[in-house]
Amino acid sequence: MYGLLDCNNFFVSCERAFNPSLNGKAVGVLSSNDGCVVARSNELKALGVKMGTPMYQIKNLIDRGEVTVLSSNYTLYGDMSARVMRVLQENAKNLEIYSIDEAFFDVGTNEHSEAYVRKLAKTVTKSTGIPVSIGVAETKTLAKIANHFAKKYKKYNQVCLMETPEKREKALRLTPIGDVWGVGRKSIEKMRFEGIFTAYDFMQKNRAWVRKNFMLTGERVWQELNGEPCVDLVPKKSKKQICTSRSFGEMVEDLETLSQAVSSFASDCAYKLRSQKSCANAVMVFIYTNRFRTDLPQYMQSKIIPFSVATSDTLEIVNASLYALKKIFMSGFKYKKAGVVVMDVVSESTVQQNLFDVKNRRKAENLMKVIDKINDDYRYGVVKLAVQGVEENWKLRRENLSPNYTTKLSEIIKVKI
DNA sequence: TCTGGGGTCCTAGGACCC
DNA sequence: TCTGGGGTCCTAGGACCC
Repeated sequence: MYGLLDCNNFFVSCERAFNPSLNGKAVGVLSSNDGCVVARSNELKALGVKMGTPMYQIKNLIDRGEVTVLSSNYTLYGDMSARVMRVLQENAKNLEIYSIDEAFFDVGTNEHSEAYVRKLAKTVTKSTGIPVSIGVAETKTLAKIANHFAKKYKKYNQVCLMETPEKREKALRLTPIGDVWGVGRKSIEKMRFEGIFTAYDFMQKNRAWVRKNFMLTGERVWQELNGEPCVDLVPKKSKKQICTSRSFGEMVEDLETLSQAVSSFASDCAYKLRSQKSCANAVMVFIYTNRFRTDLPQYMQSKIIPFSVATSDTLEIVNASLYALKKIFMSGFKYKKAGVVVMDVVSESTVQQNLFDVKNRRKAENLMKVIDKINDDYRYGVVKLAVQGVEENWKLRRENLSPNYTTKLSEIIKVKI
């Protein structure tokens, strides 16, 4: 049996863990630039505010004090996530960290399963302050559905085991097809056309028909709903590509400012590469204008630069990115977003040396180690390249940011006695 | 005025080869 | 105007996820 633990309203719960005055209130966490709502407390969901709602649409609720919004603080959430996963690692078998707030694990099959998962949920919440839900079923897709029930219905008290065919059928009849893991917007339309409205409707279809109409992905969902596992637990692999991109607080027109942003993104990608002990074989840079501003001329372009030898060197990745940027930059457009993607990522240890490589790699590696050490010990970004600029004109808006309670000494919570 | 960011997997179709 | 049939490899883009 597969278990799925999911943190309830994760970003909001992280904020609440350090600011209990948010408990019981309608709270939302915003995307970068304070653009739209990406996490909601139950109270905010109850007000009918949907995931992804732009902030300006709930401006009046905020002004009236009915809703509290916070800028996203990924440093805090990343650290809280690591705490949750650490507790799980110690108490669950074959853990697969699926996302920042979710993990699958092996529950086994015996009559003590329920007591075990209930205790697990309690342990996680007690040691981290984050409320969680656990769903257990024969496949990961079914465990997701069980988890959904655990969250939605109070009577389950945060844990739902869907271990018998009767319980499964009952649950699938109550599950809209769009709520099933792997069924997205496009498929929903098609399913509706075919008269499929619930997970149960889909499960009842003939396998060959499913394969023909919904391809491999659809067939897998079908198998999983029928209790046949085909998406196995996979230990966390290192990433195949790493992307750093941002929308700008204000639109950018000049190459100079774009260069600062792109070199910062490139530098960030290089750091992420080194943190997971890998190197990239290519880097891609992309720039976009604001697609919502239909009144303005639109432009989007990207360019890939391959490396002769896979690298994680900041200088090399920044240089290649700036070269790519110069190639695609066109003046006369107002740019809203840019990003850097390092691609074809391989493990550091497998990098082949190129006979004709003239660069002194050892020296570059040592320099990077020193920079990482300083940035890790003090504050990320203390040491950076001159080309990244000091003013950072492209910076984001983050007007409602909470302190870094767990990762920055100066912002640690103070207890008054 | 304001509308996120970071990923994975699959497929179709082009290029190329025999 | 006619212009095979298959195979492989690569890439762009779609779909989906949180």
